[in-house]
Amino acid sequence: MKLNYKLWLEEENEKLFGDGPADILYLVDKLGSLSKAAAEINMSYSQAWQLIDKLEKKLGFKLLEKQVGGSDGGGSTLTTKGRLLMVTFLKFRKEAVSEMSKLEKKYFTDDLINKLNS
Amino acid sequence: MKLNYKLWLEEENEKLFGDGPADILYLVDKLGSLSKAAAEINMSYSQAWQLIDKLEKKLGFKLLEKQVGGSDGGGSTLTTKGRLLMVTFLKFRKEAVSEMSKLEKKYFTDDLINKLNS
DNA sequence: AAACGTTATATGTGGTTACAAATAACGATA
DNA sequence: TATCGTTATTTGTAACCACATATAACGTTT
Repeated sequence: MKLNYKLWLEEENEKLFGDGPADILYLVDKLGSLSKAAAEINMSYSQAWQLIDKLEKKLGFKLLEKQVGGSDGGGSTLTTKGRLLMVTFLKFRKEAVSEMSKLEKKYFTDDLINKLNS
Repeated sequence: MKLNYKLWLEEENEKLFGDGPADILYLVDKLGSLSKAAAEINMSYSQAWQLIDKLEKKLGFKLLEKQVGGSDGGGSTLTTKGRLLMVTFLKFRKEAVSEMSKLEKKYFTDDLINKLNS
């Protein structure tokens, strides 16, 4: 028995930004293209593209600066706002993970698990 | 833009216990029957029953002591383990909500939101 | 035996989501 | 103009939920 959780940002009960987008944006920043980022986590490119596209429309600003064509086919880089959102979310998530871990230890102790399984 | 999250207990990637069950068990404890608890939160009785039934099978122990029939039709009360799990989860959730709120204030500041919307 | 409100159970359905596959469009370079 | 790997877009499908409906079973009280 183990604690798990999901964290995301929303507006008017609509999911806006969470783990998936944060991870993809991080990889785009690192690899320079959305298709490479998608491949890195075994997500189909079309899925990744649609995810970002929907997200940008909901947010009202661009996350990626996209270049189509060119000798290397093109690529994507993060906008200032995209990077800001991604970086902030990752920092927040890191600290949240740490806090949740503490609370898990505090409440779901071995003693409790033993009582439940006895 | 606002933070939201979900917390639950799992075993081998299978959801075990979360908000829904905790809320239902709390209401059963208060009201004395599963059907009343379900009605209280506008959930159909069958859905509530199936939720609890699945959960008990996954957990391997009973959450409710059920009485069928009788002048009042019957009712349900929490088992010791059911109450222990429910109470612990609610206490944990309360503290987690408080911690997440702190982190939200720390990271998703008005300044950040302004930058994103400018 | 009849009534009552509960627990027990099976079945169906609409909506959402995750995901894949396939194709078009693009534009710098050679 | 041909090539290349990228971005852009459409379409379809399988799986999973949440949820409702309907009915049976139960046992104490009257």
